[in-house]
Order: sequence, then structure tokens, then C-alpha cells
Amino acid sequence: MTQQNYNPAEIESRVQQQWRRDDVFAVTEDPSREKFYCLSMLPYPSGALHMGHVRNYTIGDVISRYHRMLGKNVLQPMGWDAFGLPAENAAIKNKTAPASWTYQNIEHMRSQLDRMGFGYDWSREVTTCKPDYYRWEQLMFTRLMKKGMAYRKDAEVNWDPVDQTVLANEQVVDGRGWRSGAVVERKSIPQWFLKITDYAEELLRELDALEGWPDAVKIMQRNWIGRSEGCEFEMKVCDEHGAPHPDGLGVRVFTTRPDTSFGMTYAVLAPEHELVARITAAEQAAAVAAFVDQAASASEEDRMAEGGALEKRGVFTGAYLFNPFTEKPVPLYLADYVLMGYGTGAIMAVPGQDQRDWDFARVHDLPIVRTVQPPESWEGEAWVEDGPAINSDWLDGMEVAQAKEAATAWLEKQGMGERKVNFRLRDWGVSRQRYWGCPIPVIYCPDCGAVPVPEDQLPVLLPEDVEFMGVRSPIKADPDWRKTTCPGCGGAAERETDTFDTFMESSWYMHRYACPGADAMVDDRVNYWFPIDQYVGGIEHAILHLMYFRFYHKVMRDEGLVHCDEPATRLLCQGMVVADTYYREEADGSVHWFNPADVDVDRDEKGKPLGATLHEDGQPVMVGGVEKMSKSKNNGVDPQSMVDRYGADTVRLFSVSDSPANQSLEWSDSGVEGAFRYLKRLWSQVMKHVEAGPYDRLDTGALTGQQKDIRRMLHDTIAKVGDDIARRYTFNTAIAAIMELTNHLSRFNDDSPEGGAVRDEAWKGIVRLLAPITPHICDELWHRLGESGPLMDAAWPEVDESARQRSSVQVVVQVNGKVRARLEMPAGSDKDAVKAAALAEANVQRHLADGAIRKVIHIPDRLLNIVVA
RNA sequence: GCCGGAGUGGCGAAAUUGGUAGACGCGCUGGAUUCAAAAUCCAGUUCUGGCAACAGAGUGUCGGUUCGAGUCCGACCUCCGGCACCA
Repeated sequence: MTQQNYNPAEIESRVQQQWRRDDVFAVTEDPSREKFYCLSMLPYPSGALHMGHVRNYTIGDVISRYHRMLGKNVLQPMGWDAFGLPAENAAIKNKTAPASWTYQNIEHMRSQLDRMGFGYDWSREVTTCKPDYYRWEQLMFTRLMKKGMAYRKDAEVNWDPVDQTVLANEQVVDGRGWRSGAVVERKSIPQWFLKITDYAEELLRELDALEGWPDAVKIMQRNWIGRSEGCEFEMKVCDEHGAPHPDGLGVRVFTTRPDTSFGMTYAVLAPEHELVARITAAEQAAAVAAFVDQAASASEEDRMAEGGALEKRGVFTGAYLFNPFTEKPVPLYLADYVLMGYGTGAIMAVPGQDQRDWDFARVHDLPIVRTVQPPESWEGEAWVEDGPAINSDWLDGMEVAQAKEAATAWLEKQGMGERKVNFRLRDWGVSRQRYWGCPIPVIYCPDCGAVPVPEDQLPVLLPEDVEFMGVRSPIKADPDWRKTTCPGCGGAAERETDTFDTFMESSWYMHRYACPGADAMVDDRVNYWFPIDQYVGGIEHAILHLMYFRFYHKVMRDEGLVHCDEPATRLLCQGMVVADTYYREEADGSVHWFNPADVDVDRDEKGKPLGATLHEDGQPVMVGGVEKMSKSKNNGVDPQSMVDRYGADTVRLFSVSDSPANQSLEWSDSGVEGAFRYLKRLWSQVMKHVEAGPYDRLDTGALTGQQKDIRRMLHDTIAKVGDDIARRYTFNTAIAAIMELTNHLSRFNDDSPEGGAVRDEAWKGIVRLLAPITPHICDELWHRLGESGPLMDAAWPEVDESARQRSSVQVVVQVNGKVRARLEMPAGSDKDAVKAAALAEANVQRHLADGAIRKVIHIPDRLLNIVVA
């Protein structure tokens, strides 16, 4: 035996050296070729690659390499989402500056990505914390300021009263600051916003055209934008007898159900509503003040999440609103299920037709009047569906749509209100009170106000060489950095010390990839590459990032920078990487988590897990279930150690072989072993084949049945793999089909010249089908099979439709829906032929017994169902 | 609480448009090879009954539509993602 064993380390290093030497992943714009822009979400440089990265980038690389083999001009770039909170935390912990920590991580992670064999054009690398990147973001912001698209207003933040700092939501644990432990306060400070709401209508409308996006993402975005058509109208504040408020105050409410106005039995203001103080009656003042206080301390999400407490959380103001429909006063409450950020911050409450209003009314003993007729048996709940209006005077008998129209028209005629479209979507707050971010390019002048930094003074540089102690941003602490002169009047002025939300950087990095080195935000090269043909990233970005980047793209379009309306035509959201967890509870009640690598699992004779023991001491540990890989549960598997042990091809193969790309992947050491075993088998079998060669050219004219079977399976597999990779994203089934073909091929012991030629065709097919997934071993085998040139530029195998035709098929025979026989029939047999063959089967006869045949259903080439009485 | 997703053998999963439930892999069992082991190769493996042929049950729970439901409809349970300052 002269064949060598599979040696991934040696093969991968050699193949990767070649790629580097020939710079094979660098691409240029070439209008004569079809382009394919494959983008994976850029990583935060947290220190080292984790399995989530490996999976994400393997998926992107597989898709890229597949399209490259189809002959397209493929761009696959990579970069670093380098600003953000973790760098500040690491800086405090390690007493380094966030910048140097970040740059070190980038160096390390870049080399890890290369070791995986991902085909990136590094000449296009983007590092978002570098001034040559963020300067354009600053420039864009100053333009948006001038357009009125960026504006400043007060907004709430989490305030840590001990550390005297603003906290991110993540830094608030059970209502307390994570470092100080102090109870967090809500504080209102001026912040910058981008008017994403100006684009609400377009962001919503164009979702319909995104056929290549998952429905789940589109539905979530649709609901997030939350368009609702309704009516806004004013009601006068009055007392319990209907006498108007002495100041003539009124409250504007928004409703999507003006048709139910006759059923309004109370009204509600958000606790932050501006009129609360003015309308509250003296005897209710204390209760109202206490309620407002309590509501102010909770974030919106907490307020909505209080579940059981929800219906209780409201207080009567002592004031009333005059219902113009019934011409009667209704009591006015405060409740925190009404949000100031939506509509007018005030609602008319109609418990008969709204479940939350119903719940609130029951607790506060408020009257309930149904104004839409529910079905007869309906009770104990609001009726929110269609039906004829009742108890509604002149609306009675109308269906909901008709009654809405009539009520709205009436309000308009009375001059009390008008039609209104409301969005749940709110403007994008981009200010962060942190250091490690892009400085917001604004100067505050006592005379001229907020002035954008002029273009010739950009970028506003963030100092990188700083002492970072954690509590206060270094640029806030440094009066010299802040000090400047006003570009308008030349007087003394101060810089903005807030930085941008990091979603700002991640909203346009994909545009910058398309034009490296451009002396502008982008140049016309962007229009060669855009729109992105395939975007790949985690489902956790379904709303925020994927909405912001759509918005930002449209903003860039309206600045004349890009031509298309939507930035990405196809989107794949990959699932998380999860693993088993193991733990022990210590005597003091604390929990200690053990890494799966340090635990042995005990099984019964069927392989069912019985328990687990720690490798080190042989004592049992508790099995904690399968969870997302994380530091806190100590269930992460280090990709580096896996690559060292098995090679990049095995890790790539496993990370896409065990479940579909859009579902979670359960890490399994033995699954990795299985992937490794497959590659070893592939290697040895191809080597065996090569040694028995050379082979004649395939003559498809003179093949035996078995030879035809192999060819049919090969060409079925070619068709399936292409479809699975590009359309379905089910790499797992593509790999299963390739493995199945490999298994059949290994049992195909045909030493004739034709047999060898068939086998040769099949191995060369398999090697190309696997090339996008395991590029290194396939490149090596490709050359050993006698082919020349880089495999990544070899043509994707073509499907020979004539090889796929079958002369006979298996038809299932059912009696009353239960399988009773399987028949081998000539393809295309008609119903009578199949029926005759079925009736000749003893087992079919037996189940027909003496029942009369009522019906026979025939699905050609698949199934025959005989229905008997 | 609201929005979205998932639930199928001992395990990861497959079944693409309503038509054979369990492809492929892991694990396990038996065998070959070996002084022995590892590695490798071969066979078996949803559950129950049966030597077998075969029969019955079976896709989170309960109900429905259909000749036929993992797939469609209604109600529910559990787990996961997001909820605007983690990225």
C-alpha cells in the first residue's frame, strides 16, 4: 500500500499558502461578469473566535465558494465592529486602553479566520474604530443635521447615582447598577436622534418586495413598525357633571376603533402626560403623585412585563373627559399600560372591545358596555372581532368598517378630530454617554447653539492613548479635549462628548467594503456590488440592526450615494450554537459549572444517558440541559482546539452538517469525530481509486444497470446539493446526500473499464460538491485525481438529466390509508395498471376482505389508496 | 406582557407542494481483524407482540378538516430569540 493517510494539518497549510501566494480572494469590479456579493455580519473583536462565529462564517464561505464555482465574480469581505462596551469593561479589568485591547484582539481573530480557510478579500477590511472609517459617518451626520434629519431632544437614560454615570440596559441587574449596586434612576438628558420615522412608510412597504428574506424577520419588522390607521380627536376635560374645566383644557386621544366610541366608559393618560398635574383633583393629588413616581422608576419593558400586576396599576385623577358621542363625562385615569411614546399618550378606553381595557375595568369596577354584538355564547371577555354595532345610537347595525368610517366622518365634520396614521416605530436615539465610540461631530456655542463640525475639520478624533478607569469617559473628563471654537462666530465653544450608538457603524460597513480607500463615504464602485446578494447573520439581529441598516441605506440613497432602494436581496439568519451544561451546587448554595470537555457521560446499554461524572475526581455532576454556549455556563467549546485536533475542514464540515443553517446547532464531540471519520474515509477511498487508475473517458452509451444506478444517484445528488446550498440553506441534507452517494460508491465493486470511468466521474463530482464546505481536502484530492488549476475555479458539476431518468418506480399501495404493499412498476404506469397489480397482491387482498371498493386514489408513480367500506 | 420561532427514535436530525415517518450522522448491540486494544470494516437498531411472515401503536397535548395530516385549521403546554443603551 502506497497511499498516505489523511493529514489535515499538512494539507491545509499547503493549500492556504497557495491561496495567499496567488491572492486568490482579491476581487475587482468587472461589469462584464455577473457579480455576487456575499456578506456575513462582522464580528465584535471580543478576543477569540467562538463557535457562533465559526458557524456564521462557514455558512457565508460555503455560499461564496459555491457561487464562485458557478463562475461569478464573488466579493466576500470581512471587518471588525470595533467600538463598544466590552472593550471598556476589559480595559478596566486589565488596566489597558480600550484601543490597544481591541487591536490585539483583531490581530488574533484575523489569524484564526485565516486558519479556518475563509475566502476573504482582506484588502477591503473595515475596522470601525479607525478614523478613516468613522470620519465619513461623522460627515454624513453633519449633513443629516443640516437636512433636519438629525435632531436633539430630551430622553431617558439609566442613571447610576453612586457612580454618577449612565448605564446601558445590560448593566442594570434587577434594577441596580452592576458595579455600584445602587438602585438605578431614570434621568432625562438631551440626546441626538435620527428621524427613522420619516422612512416608516417605505420601510414597511418594501418589506413586501424582499422575497429572499425569512418571513419571521419580515413579520417582526412589520409589527415593530406597527402602522395603524385610526382617528385622533379631542375631548374636553370636565367635572363629574360635565361642566368644562375652568381653563378649557382638552385631551387628544388616538384610537383605531372610533366605531366603538359609544362604549367608552373611561379614559386613560400615560403617567408622563403633560396635563397630569393640571387636571388632577386635589383629593387625588397624593395618590396620583405616588403613582407617577412609581411608574417613572421602571423602564417601559418592565412596565409591560409586570403581568399580573398590570391591571392593578392605575389611579383615578379625579377629572373626567366629555365623551362627544354619548355627551356624558367619563372618569379619567392614569395607567402605565398607556405609553407616552405612542400616539398621543392618551386613550379612550372601551372595555367591551379591548381586552386590556376590559381587565382594567374589572379591577377598577368601571362599567362595561358592548358596542359590537358578540356571538351568543361569548361572555367574560372583550369581543375584538367583527360584528354589527349595538348600543351606539346612529351607528347601530353597521359593520365595524362602515361604523369606523361613519364615526370618523362625524368627528371631522364636528371639527373635533381627523384621520391619522400612527406608527409604533420611534426615532433612533444615537447618543451614548460612553468613551469607546465614534465622537458625535457637534459643537455647542453659547450664541449659535448646536453647530455641526465643518467638513474640513473632520474627523473629530477620539484619543486612543488614554487612562481608562471605567466610571467616566476620558473625553468627558478632559476639559482640553472639549474646548474649541465655534465654527460660526469664532467664539469659545465646547464639543459634544457623547459618542454614537455602535449600530451607526454597523449600518454602513457593507457599503464601505465595496469601495476601499475611497476619498468619500463611498464611490461609484458601491453600485457595482450593491445590492448585497446574500447577507448571513444571527436571528437576534432580526429587528434592530436589520432595520437600521435598511434605513441607513435609504438615507444614503437620498444623498445620491447608492442607487438601489434595498441593501440586501437575500437574508439568512443562522441559529445559535448550543451545548450540554453540567454543574454542582456547592455547600454555600453557589453553582459551579463544568465544561463538557471535562465531563464523562454514563449510558445504559441502549446509549441512553444515565448521569455524568467529572473526569478529574470521578464524582457525579448534575446534567443541566442544552443551552447557548456561554462563559457563564462554561459550556463553550474552543474552535481553536478543535482545529488543532481535527483540522479546519472537519470543523467546517461539522458546523454545517448537523442541522439546517437557520436552526440551532447542538455541539457534539462525537459528531465532530463522525465528520472527521467521513473525511478520512473519503481520502482513503479516493486514493484507492487513484492508485487503480488511470481511467478511460466515460462512454454513457454502453452501461450496465448498476453503472446507470451510480450515475443516476450522482446526478440526483448534484441537482440536490446545488438547490440545498443556494435556495434552501440546508447544508445538512446536502451533506447527507453526498455521504449516501459515497457509501454507495464504496460498495460499487466494478473493475471493468466502464465501471472505472463511472467511478471516476462520481469521485470528481463528489470532490467538487464538497469543495465549498471542505475546500482544503477537496483541492488536494482534485489534483490527485489528475485535474489541474485551483479547485475553487473549477466549474460546478453539471446535471446530466438523461442520467436521472428511471425506468421503474416504487408505488405504495394503501388500503384505507394504511400501507399494505409496495410495488415495483414501470414509470408512468396508469391507474388501471397499478390497480390491477395491487389487487394481485395477497396482503392487499387480505385487507380488502369482502368490503366493497368505494374509491381508488392514484398519485402517479407514488401511491395508490384503495378505500373500502 | 407584546412580537417571532421551535417541539419527530436513546441523541442531532430527514420527510422541499397534504401522499411510504425516521434519509444521513452519532450512540448502542453483535461479528470480522488483533496476543490484546485503538483504528478500520461488515451487519442490526422507533416502540410493543411474533422464530418469521406480519399486526398494532407512534411526530409536545386535546379537538377538527381529509380517501390520506409531522405538514392544514382551532385551543392549550413547554423551551428559545427580540423588545429600542449588549452587539
